[in-house]
Formats: sequence, C-alpha cells, structure tokens
Amino acid sequence: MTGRSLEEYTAPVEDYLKVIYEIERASGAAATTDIASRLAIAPASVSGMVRRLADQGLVDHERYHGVRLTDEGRRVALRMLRRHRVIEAYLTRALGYEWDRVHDEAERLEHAASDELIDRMEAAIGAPGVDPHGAPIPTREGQIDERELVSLAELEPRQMGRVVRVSDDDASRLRYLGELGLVPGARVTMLDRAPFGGPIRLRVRKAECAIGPQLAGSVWVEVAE
Amino acid sequence: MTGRSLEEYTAPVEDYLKVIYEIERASGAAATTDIASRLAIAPASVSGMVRRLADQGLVDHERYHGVRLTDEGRRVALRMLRRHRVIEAYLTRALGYEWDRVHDEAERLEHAASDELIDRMEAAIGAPGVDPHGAPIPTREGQIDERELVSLAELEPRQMGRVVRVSDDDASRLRYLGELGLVPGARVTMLDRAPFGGPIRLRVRKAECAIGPQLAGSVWVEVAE
DNA sequence: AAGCTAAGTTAGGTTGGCCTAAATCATATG
DNA sequence: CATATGATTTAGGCCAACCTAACTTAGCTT
Repeated sequence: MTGRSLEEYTAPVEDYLKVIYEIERASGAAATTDIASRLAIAPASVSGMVRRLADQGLVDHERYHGVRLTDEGRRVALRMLRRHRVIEAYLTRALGYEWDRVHDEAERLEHAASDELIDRMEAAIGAPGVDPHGAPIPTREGQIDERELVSLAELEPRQMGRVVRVSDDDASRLRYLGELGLVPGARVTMLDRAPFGGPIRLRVRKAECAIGPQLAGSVWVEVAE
Repeated sequence: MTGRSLEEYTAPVEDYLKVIYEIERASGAAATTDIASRLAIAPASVSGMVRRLADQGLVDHERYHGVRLTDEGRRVALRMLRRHRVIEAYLTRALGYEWDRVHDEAERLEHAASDELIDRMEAAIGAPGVDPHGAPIPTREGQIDERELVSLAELEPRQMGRVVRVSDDDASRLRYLGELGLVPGARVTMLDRAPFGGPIRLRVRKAECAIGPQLAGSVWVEVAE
C-alpha cells in the first residue's frame, strides 16, 4: 500500500501543506505563528486547520510544539511545489511572461491544473528542471533536489560563486534583482561587507553594486572554490 | 460610469452566471430547476443563490418566474465563456489535447486564470475565434457571435450544410462524433429521417451514417442553399 | 371553479474556513 | 523560583454554499 489515494484536497489545505513543507525545510518543525504569517491569517485559524490536517493524516501535531508533514502530507506538498514551478516555468518560456509576474498567476493555477496538464506543460518547454527563479522542480514521483545553498549574505569577502536561485515571492524585489543582474547563472564575487548587517558590495558581471543584507539573504549561490 | 468594478466573484457565482447565460439564450429566462439540473445541485440551493446574485445586482429575479442577467451579470458570464473557450482552444492547439478532454480542464482553469493569461493564450494560437467544438469566443470587450444555428435534427431531407458547432459537455459523445466525422467544417447532406424522433441518415464526407435524434440535436450546421 | 401537479421557496441544518477575545502553556529572566 | 511574555489553543461567531423536508404558488385540466 503506497497510499496512492487520488484524494482531492481544497485549495486552503494545499496552501497549508506547501508552506508547512517550506518552513519545515528551514526550521525542522512548523510553528503556528510561522504558518499564520506566511498565509496572512490569524494564528487561531491555523490551530483549527491544523487539527483538520492531523485528522486527515496529513500532518503530525504535537500540541504547543508545531507540526510536521506525514509522508502523505509531504507527497501533496511536493505535488503543489511541482505544479507551482512548472507553471512558472511554462508562463515565462511559452507565453512570454516576465519572471516577476508569474508567481501570483501560478499561485491560483496550481490548484486548478490537472497532473496531466502539468506534465504536458513541462514537456512542452523541455523539462528544464528549475523554475525561472532557480528553484528545483520536483519530479512526477516527488523527487526533488534538496541541496543546501549558501546565501549571498553568508559569503566571505573574495569568495566567488554562481547565482543558483532567488526568492520569488516579491515582484518588486525580483525586478530590482533583475536590474542588478542577480539572476540564476550570474557569476558574483563578494568584495566586502560592513559589519552587523550593513550593506554588502559585490561584483556582478563586471559591474559593482551594493545591496542590503535582507536582499542578500534572498539570493543563493553555489560557491566556486 | 461603465461598471468597471474589478470585483471578484467566487467560482460558484461564476458558474451560475455562465449557465444562466446559456439557458437565457435558449429559453428567454432561466428557471430554477434548469439552473439546478445544469449545475447538478438541488433546486432549493439555487433559490438561495439566486437571492444572493440578485442582491449583488447580477440578475433580476421575478419570484416564481425565473431570472435574467443584468448587464453586469452578462458581462461576467461572457468573460467566463471567453475564458472557457480560449482555454479549450489553447489546450488543443498548443498542448496537444484531444477535443474530448479539454472541457473538464477548462472548467477548473477558467476560475483561476487572469485576463492577461487568457489574452496571451489567445494570441499564442492566433486568435482563432472559435473553440475546438466550434463555439464562438467572445472578445475581450464582450462581443460574441450570437447567430442562430440549425441543428441536424431540424434539417430536411436533401438539404446540405456544413457543421459549425457541436455540444462539448460530454466526452464520450464527442469521441463518437469525431469517429463519424461530424466535426466543425465537415459537409453533411441529410438523406432521410424516420418520423417521430427516429434515426436520421446522413452523408458525411462520402460515407453514410445514421444517428439518433438526441445526437443530431447536439450538432449545429450552416445550411447551404 | 376546484383541485392537482410541477415548480419554486422557506425553514432549518451542515461543513469548511475564517475571525476576535479570552484562556492556557512554555520558557526565559530577575 | 516566581513571574512576565509570547506562543498556542479554546470558545464562540460569521459567512458562503450546499443539503433535505415541508410548504406555497402557478398554471393547467376537468
């Protein structure tokens, strides 16, 4: 029994599972308030939903100590991540969308698209493996590249690297990163950093620029030795 | 004031308006039970929703005498029709879907797609003007070809015509029509018809076939004189 | 004109998913 | 170790959209 139930879940449930997956990757277990702030709803509402998710066997909940996805919950979360990222990739490659406009569209479509549509979209653009912001696309079978990356904020002076991924959830930030050339594939060299969260200077494609620590934290690189 | 409100409507509301539009085209006013059967819900539920639609100014309701769309209601309905048909056309032309598989996918996507996405899809396939089943696609501005068509069931013996449109809401019927060659563009000649709803014999692309009256009622033609 | 039937509506209930306000728990700190 | 603080849960509501059962209306038919 591989739990192949073709159960359908509501859009809110799918959204909860997706953010729980992301928080869990970063922090081990997903806390109520973290989920609430990511979904922009009240913490009390999360408590209620968490009970329903636990009843359905999608999460394990230890009272007052956050939730973790069950295998089934993770399966659903990865399917949503796959959908979201395939849609983003398709919109940019096949329909001419800019990379800062695809997130919201994908956020709605991911709940309506069938697995078949996702597979066809993926095939139509040559199964790129990553979305327009460099995030890995899980396979149909739920495999995903979970390599840990280093953010620009963690880079030491004189270290060089290649931008692999940027955070996709803020359109204006994406536009700014695009202007700076901080896009997946770009080579960067850390020049220097002010102490205690000050600005960071770097060289990006032969130009120099300075960015704040918050922005630096939403760009991840692969360090070249 | 052109009623440009960018209001959002729920998926159920959009579905109600769409079927009310279609029933109204055929019967003048949309009766509660007609709406209920098209949406596969109980008539009592329709009464409840109709009140809400009337409160929002989307329909005019005369108690015990059905509903009609207001201008705003018609605007929303035509936008949904446009979305549905552009999506169907896009799925067949850009993603290789068969014409009998697009309806359900479109039924879900039409509530999630932005106007911009619909416009881009339409442009990407060259703005065909009709969906894969021959139904006209409303323009962005809500213009639609509302020509009255003649169904095969109404054709007289020896009359000839060209198939313009077929009903899209049943996949198995579509597959059968496809096998017979009764697809938009096909030339047909009525041979003879049994009286009182008996089978109808016709010639379709040099072959002869007989179909029942119910099937004949879901194929519309343009009569050649 | 009475009465029958089908169509439509009302009444009352359920569920999911959200809310605010009021407890309760965990934990760090004085 | 007592307590303040922040995180979490409970209690109690609300709303959209559905349901069934019971009632009302419209529109014949006889």
